[in-house]
Amino acid sequence: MAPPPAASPGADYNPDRPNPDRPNPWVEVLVDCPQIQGLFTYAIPPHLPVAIGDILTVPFGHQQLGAIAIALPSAPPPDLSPSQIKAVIDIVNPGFFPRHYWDLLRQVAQYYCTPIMAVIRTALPPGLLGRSQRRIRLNAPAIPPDAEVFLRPAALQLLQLLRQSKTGEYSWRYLQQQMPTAQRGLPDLLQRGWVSSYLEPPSPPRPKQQKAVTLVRQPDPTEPLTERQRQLLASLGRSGGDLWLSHLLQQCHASSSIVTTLAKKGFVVIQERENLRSEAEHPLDRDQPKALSPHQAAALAYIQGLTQAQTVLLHGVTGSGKTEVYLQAIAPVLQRGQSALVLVPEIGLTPQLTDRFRQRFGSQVCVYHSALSDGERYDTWRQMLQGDPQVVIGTRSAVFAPLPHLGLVILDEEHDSSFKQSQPQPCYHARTVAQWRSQLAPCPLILGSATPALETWHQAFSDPREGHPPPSHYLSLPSRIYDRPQPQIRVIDMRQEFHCGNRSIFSRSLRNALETLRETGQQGLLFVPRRGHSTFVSCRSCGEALDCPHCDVSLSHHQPHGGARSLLRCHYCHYASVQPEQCPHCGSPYLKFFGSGTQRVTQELERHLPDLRWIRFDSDTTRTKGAHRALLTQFAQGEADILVGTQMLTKGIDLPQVTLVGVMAADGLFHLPDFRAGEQACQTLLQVAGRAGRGAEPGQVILQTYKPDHEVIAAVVRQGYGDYLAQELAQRSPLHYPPYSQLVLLRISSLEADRTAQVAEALGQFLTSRLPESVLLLGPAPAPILRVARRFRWHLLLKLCDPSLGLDWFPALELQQRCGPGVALTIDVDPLSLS
DNA sequence: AGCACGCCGACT
DNA sequence: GTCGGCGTGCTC
Ligand SMILES: [Zn+2]
Ligand SMILES: [Zn+2]
Repeated sequence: MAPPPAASPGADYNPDRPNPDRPNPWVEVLVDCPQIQGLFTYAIPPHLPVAIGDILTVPFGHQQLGAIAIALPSAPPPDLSPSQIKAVIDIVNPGFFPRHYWDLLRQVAQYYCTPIMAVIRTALPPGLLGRSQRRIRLNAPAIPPDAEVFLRPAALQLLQLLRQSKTGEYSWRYLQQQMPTAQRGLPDLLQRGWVSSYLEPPSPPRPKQQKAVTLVRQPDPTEPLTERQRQLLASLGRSGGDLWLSHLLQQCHASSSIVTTLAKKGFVVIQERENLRSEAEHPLDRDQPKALSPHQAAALAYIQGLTQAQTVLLHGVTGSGKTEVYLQAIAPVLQRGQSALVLVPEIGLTPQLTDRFRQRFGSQVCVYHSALSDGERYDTWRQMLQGDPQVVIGTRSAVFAPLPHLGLVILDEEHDSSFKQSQPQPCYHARTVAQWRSQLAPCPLILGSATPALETWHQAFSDPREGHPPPSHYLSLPSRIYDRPQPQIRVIDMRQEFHCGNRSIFSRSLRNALETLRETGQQGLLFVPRRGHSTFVSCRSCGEALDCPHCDVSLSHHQPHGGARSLLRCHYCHYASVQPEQCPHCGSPYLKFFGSGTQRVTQELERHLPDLRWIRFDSDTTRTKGAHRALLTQFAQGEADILVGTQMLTKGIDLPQVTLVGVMAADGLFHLPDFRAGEQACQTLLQVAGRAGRGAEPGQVILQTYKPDHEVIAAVVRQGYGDYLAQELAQRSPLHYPPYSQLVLLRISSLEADRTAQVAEALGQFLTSRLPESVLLLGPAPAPILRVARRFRWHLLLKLCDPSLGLDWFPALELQQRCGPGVALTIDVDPLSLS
């Protein structure tokens, strides 16, 4: 490496005539504080090669924040005096982002009415945008023994609090939380020098630096080298001439002094290098591309013929081999030196799936999801930036994976609701963002599902209007692989069963089918639709249910392990408490515990079919980490005959030995107060039915219902999903529901009931004055569950009857400003759920 | 968002 | 008078 150029002592620093070697010494940044609009100018210290797109740490007010370098202006703003300009503290991450990456983020910000900084936050791995922390440290030697005498109460209390700390210090945040009067007590202690205050700088993840050894010269036999040295060089040569120092030493059982000597003699070089290790990969046996059915082959041929941005809807019935099409579509992408992005539902990211990709593509596969540690996520992210051809498999947020040469994007199970973010803004849908990525890259986008979302369907079959939305191409895989039949679906009218004197929750047909299961050694699933899905506790004396103290919902109880007292939990805010001795309303000690739907089913199984072995598979039994997977493995290994579960059963269970699927009461899916209820019910039933008969043995589905005439049931029986969607579309059109309109849900919440309602009202009034003609405002209305996690929630719903209008008129910023402190506003564009 | 500064009522 | 509360405005 060339030595740094020597500074010429005579050269005066002259801002008017910039040094050609160094670009302008100022940088305009966006600070990590979405509330603050606009750019801030900083000086670039000579030792930092700041470039546009870099992630920086800058001083801001009394703290240090993350920031993004946006521009390198030739001069600072004229209204800013040079003394006001502070210097950049550090470069956290050099920003060699792929072309169009910022365009993508801007597009997300604009469409979802979200400050660009909030979008950047979601796109970057967590922790990269750090901020400083103010900490207060005790200065013990300076404090006299009779300190108490001098101090007023607030200061004394603070001092005593600090004395509790093992390290003699606490973060200022923590102190303020512990005692509200901390603010008052601090100046006194600071003045006396008994405590000091300091800024702990942000600590973003750094790539792990490791020593690497590279062979630069082969020794010839005459060279005076020891045996150990020769061995080591030979070993290094066998490994391709390049190894991590630690690996080399381990391999040769040598000490580092040998390597140092070899470096001195000029045989090897030792360098510090980034070690971006992804998770430990056990090598898998490679598999070969499988033979395709004619439909698969046709779909693949179409996809491989694409050279431009193009959305493809791959509508493949359950068991039709979509994954094999994905795999074979990806292979040529990698061969061209490009990368592929595969997005899967949260629950679908199983070892089963990733192994399938690894078997085909080996170490070119990497997984990116929220369960990785911050460090692992950062390493993976950095690795993606390097641009080697690879397959990234991830959940929703992986749609922002910074892959420079993107050749293909796939959304598997594209109808899945986990692709939509609803919590912090931006409330983006990965499918929508993926379409933009596909256009910017440009590259094809495959949306795969057995039950495509109505929006996706509409896009594939509606008249292509002027580019908005981009029409997509429809590909169908209408039959299962190896010509396996679709499961036979039987609808059982439970009213009929009742008339015939069967009061059990199992129809005679289902009961028979369950009994045969034991004889044939096959397995079954029992699906319990969620409706009164969770447990609750109520008082036998006064009838009141035990409620969450922070939410307007009742608490669920969970089966104690080992006879301990029952644990009560809130599903909304994660409040937990031990079951009380008495009713908190009337003091009665007699409490009744109501079981969940799945619990009731397993109880009935015990009673009527005691020989059947079952596993309960619901949010209760899969709560702990890894339980989900463990239960599935148990089931797959035949440790039970039946899996009894809720919604979870519909996702990603691909077990060949399952031949029976029973739906306990489909009706629980219909009457939800949501315009998407029908669509979702149909998707759920088709998906769960599709779990049957995936192996050599044909499957059967027994669908119990009190409404056998319901249109959803009819569609499921006919396997006529497309017809159902056409029908649903016809219904939505006159009502101005999506996709014939665009919805925007404003969620307003705060800790105070009245204030929330007032702000909602005020925002509604303000919006009314700004409403374009084709836009309707509904509300304000309290959320279906008014209070969650101590916050009161109100909604405003905008209905854009002309979806091509867009949201350029929408005054997001002004609304945000009108909320005032303590009131949170979330703007959810295209909400999936209105609750 | 933090964190200053500054203005006002109610307690020593 | 000062203690303690909160509203307003700034951060390169
Ligand atoms: Zn009671
Ligand atoms: Zn709660």
